Formats: sequence, C-alpha cells, structure tokens
Amino acid sequence: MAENITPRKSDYSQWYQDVIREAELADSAPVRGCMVIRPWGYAIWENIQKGLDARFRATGHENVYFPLFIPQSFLQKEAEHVEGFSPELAVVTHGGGKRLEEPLVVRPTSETIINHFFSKWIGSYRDLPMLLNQWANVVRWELRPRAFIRTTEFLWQEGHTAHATEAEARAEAVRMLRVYEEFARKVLAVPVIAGRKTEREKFAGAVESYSIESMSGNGWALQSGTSHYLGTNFARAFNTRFLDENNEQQYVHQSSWGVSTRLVGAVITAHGDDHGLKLPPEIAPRQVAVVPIWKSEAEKAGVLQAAERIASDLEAAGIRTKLDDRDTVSPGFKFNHWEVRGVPLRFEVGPKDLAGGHVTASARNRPGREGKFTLPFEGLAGETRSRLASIQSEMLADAEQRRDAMTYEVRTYEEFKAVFEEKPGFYRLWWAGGREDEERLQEETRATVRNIPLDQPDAEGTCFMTGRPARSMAIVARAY
RNA sequence: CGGGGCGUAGCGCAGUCCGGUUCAGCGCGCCUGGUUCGGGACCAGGAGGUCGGAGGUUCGAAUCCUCUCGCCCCGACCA
Repeated sequence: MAENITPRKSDYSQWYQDVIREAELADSAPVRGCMVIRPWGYAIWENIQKGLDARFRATGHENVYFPLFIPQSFLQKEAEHVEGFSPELAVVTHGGGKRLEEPLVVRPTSETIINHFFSKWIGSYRDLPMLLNQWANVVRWELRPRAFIRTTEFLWQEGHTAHATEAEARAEAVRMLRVYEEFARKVLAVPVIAGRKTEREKFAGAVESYSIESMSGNGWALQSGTSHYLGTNFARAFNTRFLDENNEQQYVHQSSWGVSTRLVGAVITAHGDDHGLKLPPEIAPRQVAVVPIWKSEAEKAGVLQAAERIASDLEAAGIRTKLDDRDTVSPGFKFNHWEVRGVPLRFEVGPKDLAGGHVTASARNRPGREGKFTLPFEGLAGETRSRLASIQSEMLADAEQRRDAMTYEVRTYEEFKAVFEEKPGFYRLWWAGGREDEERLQEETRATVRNIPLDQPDAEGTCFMTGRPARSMAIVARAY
C-alpha cells in the first residue's frame, strides 16, 4: 500500500501534498509561493498544452508573445483592473543597478499591454476580429500558496480577442468557455460546470465573467478556467478604436480567457486516490509501463527480449510506453512506482506470461483484482489502444458519479446551513441574491456562489436566501 | 496582516519541560558486497549533521534567555 501517502479522509490537504511529492510532480522553490515543476508534472502540462493549442488554432486563434514587464501606468489606466490587481502585484523598481524612472509590473495578466498594441494594429473593421493567444507565465503575489492550485508564479495561456460588435465578443467568451468545458471532459476526464460569474466574483475590468468549475475529492470547487467579456472597458482606457463601414470611429469589444497549470491540480484532485495520482490516458506522459519479471539469469534474457519487443511495438503504434528494465529494484517496487505516478496501464512480462503468450495487465483506475487481466501478444497494440480508450471514458464516468454523489439541492438557507458543514459539495440552489447576500453567505458558511450554470432547468423557483422569485440556479460551494 | 504550530543527516522525526558518557540518535532513502525478484526484499558493512541564524547566561547549551530569519496550518483575496 501507499505508506507514504496520507489517506484522503484523514487530511485532504496533506494527501494533496503527499501525492505531489510521491508522484514527483513538483517541488517547492526557495521563494515562497513558487514551485518547481518536475519532469513528470511538466510532461502532463505539455500534453495539456498540446490539446488546447490545437483547439485554439481550430477556432482561428494565432499565438503571440507579449513582454513580461508592463509599465505600471498601463495597469492604472483601467480603474477596476488596477483596484483588483494591485494587492497581488510584483513590482520591479530597479534595473541595471539604478532606480527606474517608472516601476515595472510583472504581468499578472496582459490585457493592458495587449491593448496598447491593439490600438496600434487595429485601424478598420477589416482588421477584425483579431484573435490572439499567448502561452506565458504570470505572477500574482499569493498569501496562501498551494502547489498547482494557487502559486505566485504560474504558467497559463491567455487568449485576447477584439471584435466589431458586442454580440460577437460575448459569443467569443462563451465559445471559448465551451472549448474549455469540452477539453476538461474529453481530455482530462474532469467533469466541469460552465457558468456565469456573479458580480462579486467577476474579473477586475470585465463586464461579464464565466468559469468552469471542477470538484475536488473533498467536495470543494476549483475554478479551472475562466473567460470574460470585457466590453469596451480596456478599449476606452487604451483608445482601441476602428473605423466601421460607415466611416465612424468605434471602440472594439473584447474578450479574454485563460486556463493555467491549475488544470494539473484539477486532475490530481478529481481523480487521485489513496494510492496516489491517477492519470487519464490522454495526458499521461506514459500510458503503459512494462515491467519485466525474472528469477534467474536464464529467465532474464528471454523476458527482457520479449519486454523490449512489446515496448517497441506499442511505441511504434503511437502508445507512450515505458519499459522499466531496472535491475536494482524489485518488480513490486516498480508496480508501486508507476502506480503512484498514475500510469493508466501496467504490463507485467514474466516467464508465466511468455509461456502463456500474453502479458498480465493491470489498470490503474480499477485497483486490485478487478483491474487485472491478461492480453495476448497477438494484436496487443490494438487491444491496448482500445483499453486506454475505455479507461479514459471510465475515468470521466467515475468522476461524474463522484461529483453527482456530492451534489445536493436544498430549498432554504436554514436547510443549507444545517447540512453544508457535514456534507461539502456542490449545492444547486435557486438564486436571486445580490452582493450583500453573497457576502453574508460566505461569512456565515464559508461557501460562495461559484457560478450560475449556462445550462439551466426549464423552470423557475424561489431564491434560497432572499425568498425572491428566481429564474436561475447557482452552484454554491466552498472554493479552493 | 490576526490566531496556532514547527525549524535537529536528502526526507520524516525523537531528544528540549529537568543543561553534563544511553546526546548527537531513530526510521526511510543513499553507497558496497552477498542472497533475492509475479505487490514497496533481506543480511552485513558504510557515507552523511554549522541541532535555522546571531548574541547572551554557564565550567559546560540541541536543551535556558533575547533578537532574527524561514516554513506549515486556520481566517480576509485570487487562474
């Protein structure tokens, strides 16, 4: 068993840290709040990048790169933006041994600097829409860091678009949110709820914000991606205008959207168990670990030869495979080694397997005997591929089931308060409250309105807090 | 920033109350040799520490005092 991992039930936060250490995903840096992403963790991020980048291209976006340093005055041009971000800014005051005339902000996000250039690049409606994306690091000074989930520096992707009309920019924000939703489900096997943010939870400078929310193993909500309709707020601040068909100057309508290395945290918390990490095949750096087993030197040669053959066949078929032929550790050690790292499939190749013409396989997502089976050498690559596909869909189904089992509906605030502490999870509640109601909710229960799902029941209800008629339901939960 | 806890070998810790040959130790990991190998192997030997830092008390400090730095957890903000 995983002796080095605290069971989730006894201390979830410790479990999370243990998994990250044991799976060698990351290490903490000498600077508080920063982390080193280790090879296994970075490979997961790279797979996430690959999947998203392809989707961004498919939706017509082009990659760019804007600088890390932003003149402080840029941030100050948009009132809400500066107010929202100033507490978490890192500011550079010196360069080249001298005090700078104007301090530089290490980007917390790039709306301002991008608008500076949008205003240069956009002249007429024929330049629109402008659909850009950048992969970058950003810095937001964090008081309570947590590996992957909340770090002072993190890696992300930020999309920035400019459109001629409000409708188009609003549609873009929703379109990209749906891309995130699909990606999370299909590739990460993480079910998410796509919805609109309340006024209180909105991005600083946005007219409308949206999010996808995933659920961690302890029933907390993790905001795993956001998109925003920025209106003309930044366009006005930076004078980003275009000449329309009628030869009139108009401000562009903008969107921005991002997901970060937090997605790795979403994967860890949505799938991980007391044995460690559990990776969906789509993003697993290695999809199959091949463990050769031998007793005598006589057996070793034959076993290794077969294992090498299997590994290279799988690799040739496009399956990311690792042959663990170390002779310094025991097979049992290897089993645990790949298990804690979340590798979806393990193939054991020993004398019995050679005799039987098969491998002994073990699926990470079905612990114990249930996940063990044999696969014949004949047609192994094809069968492996379909097993991986099944694991991928089983993991989504399981995650969905876990989430649904921790999703509740109650009618009144009294009921909510009575159960929320004992039963953390997502609460689907009729909502017609305002800022003050949200603040009271958080003060009294630590829960917040995570979002108002885009997909709503065809009905109306009564707001669980205010008793007013409500047209939509909200997801209320404890946030990470 | 408020409250609580902790800094001793790479990691996890005991020792601190009551200062001194059971105080510099234990488990894991690491190195060497041998036996092992189908769920984290065993035996033997070995390497490894400014006891977070500075100052003080004392014949003597991991242990007592003062200051300082850092980390973790719980609250107010966030992808």
